[in-house]
Amino acid sequence: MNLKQLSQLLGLSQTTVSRALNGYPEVNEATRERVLQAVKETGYRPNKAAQRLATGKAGSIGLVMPTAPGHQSDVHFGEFLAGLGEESVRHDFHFVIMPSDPDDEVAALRRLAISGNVDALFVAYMRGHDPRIPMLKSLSMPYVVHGRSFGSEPDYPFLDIDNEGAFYDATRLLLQLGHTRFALMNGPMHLDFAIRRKNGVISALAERGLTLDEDCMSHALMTDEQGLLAMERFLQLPNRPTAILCSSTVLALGAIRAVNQAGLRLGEDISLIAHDDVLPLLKPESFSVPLTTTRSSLRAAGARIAQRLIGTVKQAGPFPDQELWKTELIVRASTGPAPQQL
Amino acid sequence: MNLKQLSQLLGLSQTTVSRALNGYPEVNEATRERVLQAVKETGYRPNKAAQRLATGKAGSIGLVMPTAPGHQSDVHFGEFLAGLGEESVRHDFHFVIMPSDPDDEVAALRRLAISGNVDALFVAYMRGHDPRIPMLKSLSMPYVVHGRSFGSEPDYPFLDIDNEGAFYDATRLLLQLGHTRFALMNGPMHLDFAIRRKNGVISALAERGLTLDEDCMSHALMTDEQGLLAMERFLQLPNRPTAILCSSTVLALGAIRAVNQAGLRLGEDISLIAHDDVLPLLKPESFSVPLTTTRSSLRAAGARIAQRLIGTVKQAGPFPDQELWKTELIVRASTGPAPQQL
DNA sequence: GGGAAATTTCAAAGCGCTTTGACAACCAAC
DNA sequence: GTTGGTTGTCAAAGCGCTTTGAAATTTCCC
Repeated sequence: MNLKQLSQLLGLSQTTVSRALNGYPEVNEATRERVLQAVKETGYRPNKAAQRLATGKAGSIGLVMPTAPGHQSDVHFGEFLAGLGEESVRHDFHFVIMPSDPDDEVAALRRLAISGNVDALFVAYMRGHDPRIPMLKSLSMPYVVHGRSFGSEPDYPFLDIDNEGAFYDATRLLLQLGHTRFALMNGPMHLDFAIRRKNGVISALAERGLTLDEDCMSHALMTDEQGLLAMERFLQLPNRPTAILCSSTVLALGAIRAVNQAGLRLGEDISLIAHDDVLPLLKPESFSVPLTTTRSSLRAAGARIAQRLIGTVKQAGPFPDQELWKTELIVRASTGPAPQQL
Repeated sequence: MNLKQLSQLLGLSQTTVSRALNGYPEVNEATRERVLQAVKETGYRPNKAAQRLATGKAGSIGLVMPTAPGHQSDVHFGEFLAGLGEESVRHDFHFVIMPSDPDDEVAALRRLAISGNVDALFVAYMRGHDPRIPMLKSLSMPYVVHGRSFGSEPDYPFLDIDNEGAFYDATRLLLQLGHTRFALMNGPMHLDFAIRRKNGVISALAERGLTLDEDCMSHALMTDEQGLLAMERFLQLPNRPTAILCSSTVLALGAIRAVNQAGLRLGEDISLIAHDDVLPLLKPESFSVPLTTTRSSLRAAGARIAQRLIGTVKQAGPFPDQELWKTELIVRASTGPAPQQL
């Protein structure tokens, strides 16, 4: 069933039917009723491709999903998607997800943009000096960046959390508890959030004249295995750290396993603060020793970005171009005073 | 840049350029080279919406993502998506994800199908007597069902794991270890896999003249909280079960917390077998007591379904219509002989 | 050199929708 | 009875691509 058939059925022109459906005022209410009734009976749905071709609007948000055979799927991605979905469902928007090798994201994003399949782009997994920024600017399509790109002028629309502030605050807390030997378990070094978190730690330490040893930093994929490995390394250091900052509760999961296996007690021998993206599976309060965390909901960020993107596409009022969300620092049992010097 | 402009630039007709790009034989190799070169220089990409309108092919797979504000996002979904992605990226396919309230999936699926946005559908979260099956049959669009629909004639294309067999085998193992008091921690009762798993347990028990008490069954969302709650209930039963079958490692996570909190030892006081979807975050071997599991990779299933769907759309050879994957039963430390009767 | 066959290119139609600009039809007002 | 303003409807153009059927060009063989 298409417009032509429907309009013939009704003895109306395509124009009138189209207008009736799209809420234009210049159509008789009685006629509109008839049309709506016929739509109900026939189950007619406009062909999206045609609609898109005619209007240029697609009703969809595009994003790139990094994936590759063997590439471990990322829990954070799923959670973020849930946030996008939660908002999109309210506006009858959907997503187009372009899977892409993680090293090919620029090209994938460009393909997606010029495919005409989407009205707006969402971009994540930002890197330092990210090449996608200039690319996006050259496109004339709305986009919102989740995160920022360290080293690029922040003159693009983004939503980020205050990564530096979060880790600065977390470090300060540990300093106040008397810790002096720190380690940072971070995400991959090229990613923006990792850079900023590291800076936060370093600047808090610097205020006390402390530095972060190269040995006491790990940059790795945010999986529990990597957390385990990194912590094992830290624990074998001659003068092992007592305070650990951890970029994700996923890493913390492995890290804590290592702590337990070494026969140490979390919150006593080792204090640990992790960043909590509010993943449904990893509630910090459910850990055997509840985790002190910096918290910011990834899902909420997803929903907000969807809101901004959809709003922009629908031209529903102006949105702030740049948002920086504060994180909460929530103290639980995994942090305690530094153990007495032996 | 569109086809018209490009062809003018080259001094060729749109037809020739289009043919050159789509690999038709009736175009001079030299001409094709020129066209390809120009494409490279101009960065021309065909407008997908137009292509779709003209060909009816979209190069995309559609799926419905259940979501709602407050609806906990499902790790399993993300993992499955990763599998789809892994395969799709190889064929330059992408997905269209339609978020939908979990109670509105039939309608969402129908909208997606007739939107003209997708070539094929993937359908999951199957229920008993699922109304989507007849709907899909009436559509003339390829689809593959992940799972099956208990109560419907299995005459539709699906990929499922042998849920009944898996839980039958797992139950048998526990029976052989001498257990007589069983409990089943299952997913929501209306879902197909939950029905089949329950049947597997019941029929294995029946062979020994045992039954599964209503008290010893829980049907709930597969979250760790629910696992915790269910296990707490089981442990308070007057004659508490010693053998637990668990539909997901996510549930097991909570269940084990409850076991620990009760001061019981997993693998001694309580034996537990969980179904393992091979989620990146929940490796059964990483649990403090490694988990005995029935295993089947969700991601692999996703990849396979993508393969079948894409193959069908591209008409690349026939695929089996129905696949039933066996699960592996992997014995680790969470199962042991039944404790002596007190 | 002429005619048939093969090769290469083209103009135009069509995919299903929206939107522009024009046109009836009706009523009110002068 | 003309003008003027609504109101409701329509035919036709256009979005950017593919594909059909025909035309132009080249190649081949006798």
